[in-house]
Amino acid sequence: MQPCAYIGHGHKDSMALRETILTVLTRGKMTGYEITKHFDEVLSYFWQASHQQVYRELGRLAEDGCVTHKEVVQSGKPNKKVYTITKRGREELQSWVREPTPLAPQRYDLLVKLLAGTCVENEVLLDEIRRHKMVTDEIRDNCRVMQDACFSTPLESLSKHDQILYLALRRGVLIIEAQQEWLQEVIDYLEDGRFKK
Amino acid sequence: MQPCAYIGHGHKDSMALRETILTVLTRGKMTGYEITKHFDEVLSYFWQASHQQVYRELGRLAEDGCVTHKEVVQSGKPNKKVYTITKRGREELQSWVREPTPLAPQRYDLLVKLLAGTCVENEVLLDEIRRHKMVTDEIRDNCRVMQDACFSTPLESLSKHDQILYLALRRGVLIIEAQQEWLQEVIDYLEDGRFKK
DNA sequence: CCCGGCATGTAATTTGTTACATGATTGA
DNA sequence: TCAATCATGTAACAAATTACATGCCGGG
Repeated sequence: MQPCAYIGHGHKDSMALRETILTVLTRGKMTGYEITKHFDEVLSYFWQASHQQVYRELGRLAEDGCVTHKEVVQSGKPNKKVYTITKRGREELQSWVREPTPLAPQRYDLLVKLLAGTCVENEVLLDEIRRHKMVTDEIRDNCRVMQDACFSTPLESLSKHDQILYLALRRGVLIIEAQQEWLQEVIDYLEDGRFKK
Repeated sequence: MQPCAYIGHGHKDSMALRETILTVLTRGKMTGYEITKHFDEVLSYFWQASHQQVYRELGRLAEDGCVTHKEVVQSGKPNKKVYTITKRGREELQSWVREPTPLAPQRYDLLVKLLAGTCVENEVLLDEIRRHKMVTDEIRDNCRVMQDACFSTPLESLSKHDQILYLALRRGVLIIEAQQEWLQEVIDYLEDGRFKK
């Protein structure tokens, strides 16, 4: 089998966590906590980051003058730092958007399991694949429900931001459907050693 | 938009590089260099690793007694270490295959770029998306050619190992086609602000 | 009264990337 | 002769994960 070019290992640039945070901040001032919430909610479909990552990156962004923060004293609660993106931050974000992004490398351990699969009974592998299929079923349903529920109004009337979120959801559905088709083919193959396609 | 459950951040276990190397070694004794070659060739479709990672992990595997190595003196070339998987290594691999794998987290910076997109002209974004589409076109063609060329014989007559590689290729094709459909929808959207679906 | 959510972080560890280093062989 | 490939690594750094830590508030 030939090597898969295009997906290289050595990628510099990227560092998209930094730029993702800047992107979130273009929507308005926010605390580290709120940014993290964003990662747990809307952004979770195409980016994940823990609060530790967010705080560290905010520290670096502040050092580099891409964000500023104001400490807000709160009664009862610990103080919070509200971050604002600076002109410099916007410039950095802009030039990141302008320069080409490399394709993301793929790592898929289910395939490694299949390759290693001869060391366990077929049923064990099948169970694992079926489990993945069930989880993917749920995700797909979840995506579809969200498409129907949140975006029942004509798409053109949504804000630009929501239109992008719709596209994110749409991508989720398409990729997951492909993934599911593949999982089903693997199940068929493992069940009777035949290929459907 | 609701959070995407299922794709969590905190994943322990995984550590599939270790297990991928063990899997490769079940096919026969190999040097670190040969394992790296494997990562550059067949495995590149679903796993990538640099030679530095491979050497480091081999060191750890040897420490833990999962592999042994024999130094082979070569004339003209530097000596090489031929690694063999041990009983212990096979056991560890087996229990890894047995325990469930979490779904891989997704990070997709093109979507971040779309979200941040309001800060640049539409044409800049379009160029980037079109570029991605062209690269994906190439990958898809490449996958298809390989399917036709390498697997023209009846699939059932292939070795189990090659059947798995076929499945890997098949997954590549399915996922990439979905990705392409999505990229086309994004292009349509950016070109005239309309949604086709 | 305990638990979960708010809100902030530090520290340790692992994993991945980049750069540096050596030295021989083979083909253009 | 020059570059590429074989073959092996070390070192430094960046990024991601896990665990630890604090302290207040509100609800069951």
